[in-house]
Amino acid sequence: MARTLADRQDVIPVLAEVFRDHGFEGASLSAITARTGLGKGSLYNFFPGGKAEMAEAVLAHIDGWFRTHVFDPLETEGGGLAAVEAMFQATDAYFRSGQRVCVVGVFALGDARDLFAAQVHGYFAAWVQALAGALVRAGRDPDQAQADAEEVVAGIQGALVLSRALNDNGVFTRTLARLRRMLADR
Amino acid sequence: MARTLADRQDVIPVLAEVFRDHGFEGASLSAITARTGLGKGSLYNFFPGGKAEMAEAVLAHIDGWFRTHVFDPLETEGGGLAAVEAMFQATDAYFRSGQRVCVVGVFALGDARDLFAAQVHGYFAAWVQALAGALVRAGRDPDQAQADAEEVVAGIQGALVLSRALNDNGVFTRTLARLRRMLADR
DNA sequence: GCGGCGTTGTACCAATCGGTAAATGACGTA
DNA sequence: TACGTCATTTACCGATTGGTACAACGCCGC
Repeated sequence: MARTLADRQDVIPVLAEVFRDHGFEGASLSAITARTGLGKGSLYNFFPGGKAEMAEAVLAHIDGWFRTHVFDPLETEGGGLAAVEAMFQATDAYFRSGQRVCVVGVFALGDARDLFAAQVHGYFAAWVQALAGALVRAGRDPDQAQADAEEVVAGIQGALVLSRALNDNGVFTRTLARLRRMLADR
Repeated sequence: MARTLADRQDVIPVLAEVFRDHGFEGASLSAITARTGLGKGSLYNFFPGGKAEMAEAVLAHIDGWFRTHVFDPLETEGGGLAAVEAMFQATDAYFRSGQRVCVVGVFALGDARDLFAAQVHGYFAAWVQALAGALVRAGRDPDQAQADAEEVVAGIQGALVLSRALNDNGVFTRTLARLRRMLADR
């Protein structure tokens, strides 16, 4: 038999796409095997905990990506407004200008919110905190920075919902532009 | 046997809560029978189309509620900024200051988005259009009004996601306050 | 060349899925 | 009081769910 064609690490992004498209409940094992090309045996070899462990790995992977590409840059000493601009670019790229939806957001709204409450909370809390920190380091008022950071993160999530519902990525692009302006004019 | 204890109309709000909590896929018939207290037979008597028809009825019910309590007031000739303020109050009450989540938003992110694309699109499009119309009637620039309306609706959805994820209704309350201010200062 | 190890496909499991059909029984009418 | 109507209950359907067990197989060290 074909041996270790795919590493566990290689499967996670595919799993992420399945969860993104179907949510946690909707991501059936048959859908997962179909998209990954892996049989149940391999899947349960990589993730003995089943679907829950797969979802956890996906969340951890996403968290890691944002940590290295978004949160950490925001928190570096030099960061400041340049890091904020980098965040917007990374975000736009990650969500494919609104065509891709946020897995963590999907989990937050769905019934997976209880199962993965800690990860979901951690992801958004880290994002808001990192952004607020960067704004403070750029000389903004701490309270205002906190409120602005919340507005940006919530705005991105709302834009994802709306652009998905209206099937119009323009909503996402416009929202990102507006949030950029908002932070610049503050 | 007990005869017609519950009307079809009485069941719909309960169904809405089930779909709100579990999403479309996650709302199993057993969960529905448990919450409604109705057997499958009664359910299929009311909704011959099964789960899909139940969800459609829920979406139609929500659409009707927003139409009478939000969209129509926004579109009345007298409307203007008073209707906008009424919208914020109705919205805050409906979503229980962020403790309740938006069924249409949940559907928009989940895999039900294709099944109910028309209703999901219609709901959000109607909301944005009604709000933008009211702003124009209040003397605002049409392009700016459209952008602001989009920002408000997306902001509300994002606030629901974030307050749910962070388990902090403060996010929703603050967002609503900020959006009010934004429209007033424009 | 050989043997062990680890990955893999597959058959299988109970439970549950959404949905159907017919028996059951309470009501309104006469 | 007898009957017909119709909502409700209940048992049941095949399909699919997430998950397990295991045998078959390829790779690697020896």
